[in-house]
Amino acid sequence: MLSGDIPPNQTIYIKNLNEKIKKEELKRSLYCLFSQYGRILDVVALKTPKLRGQAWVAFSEVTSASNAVRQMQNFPFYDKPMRIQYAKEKSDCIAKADGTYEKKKKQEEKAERKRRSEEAQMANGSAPESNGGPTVSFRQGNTNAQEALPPNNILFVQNLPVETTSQMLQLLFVQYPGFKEVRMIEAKPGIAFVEYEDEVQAGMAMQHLQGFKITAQNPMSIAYAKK
DNA sequence: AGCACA
Repeated sequence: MLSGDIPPNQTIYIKNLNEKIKKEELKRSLYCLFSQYGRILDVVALKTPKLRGQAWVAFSEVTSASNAVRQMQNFPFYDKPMRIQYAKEKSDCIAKADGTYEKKKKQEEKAERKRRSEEAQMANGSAPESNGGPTVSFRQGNTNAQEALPPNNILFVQNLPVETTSQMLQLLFVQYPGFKEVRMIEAKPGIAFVEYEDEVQAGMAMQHLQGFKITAQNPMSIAYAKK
């Protein structure tokens, strides 16, 4: 299998990311791109020599991770196809939530102590190293884990009030880069298609407008259109 | 290519 023999994990490991992108932007974009598959608990990206070009996205559900691994495999992101696998280890944010964290930390400390005592025996000094940075968490609208379609530059919008016009929708969707057009069908009130230049831009618009209410009774439901 | 989170 493409993803190797790593067992399913709530967290996905992404590599072949564009290393020129700044860490905070990268995390933000990954969050936007992947939140269509479910609730994201954390996005981790480091720019250390060993870890640049890679990231971890932790979902609240394994099924979200599975959909993401399948559907976003090789997705062109900042001009490079993403390579996605399940993470090898459980994310700390998940271990903390399920109570496994303390135990894990103890094991690591034990290993660390052992390593240090071995180093001491060899009588060499090593400089402490620091890395990483602050973790930013985002909060945004939806928690849609509905059956996810693969990315498409065209969005399918449902649950609109019947009196919605394409001009009204255009006002909303044109705010997001790459907007091309809104199409509505006379015979089918309440739905619309919105086209963007590419899938990433469509995904961003979907993320931001998901659940937007034109009237109180009509939170819009946005998905990628079927191909 | 590369699996971390302090």
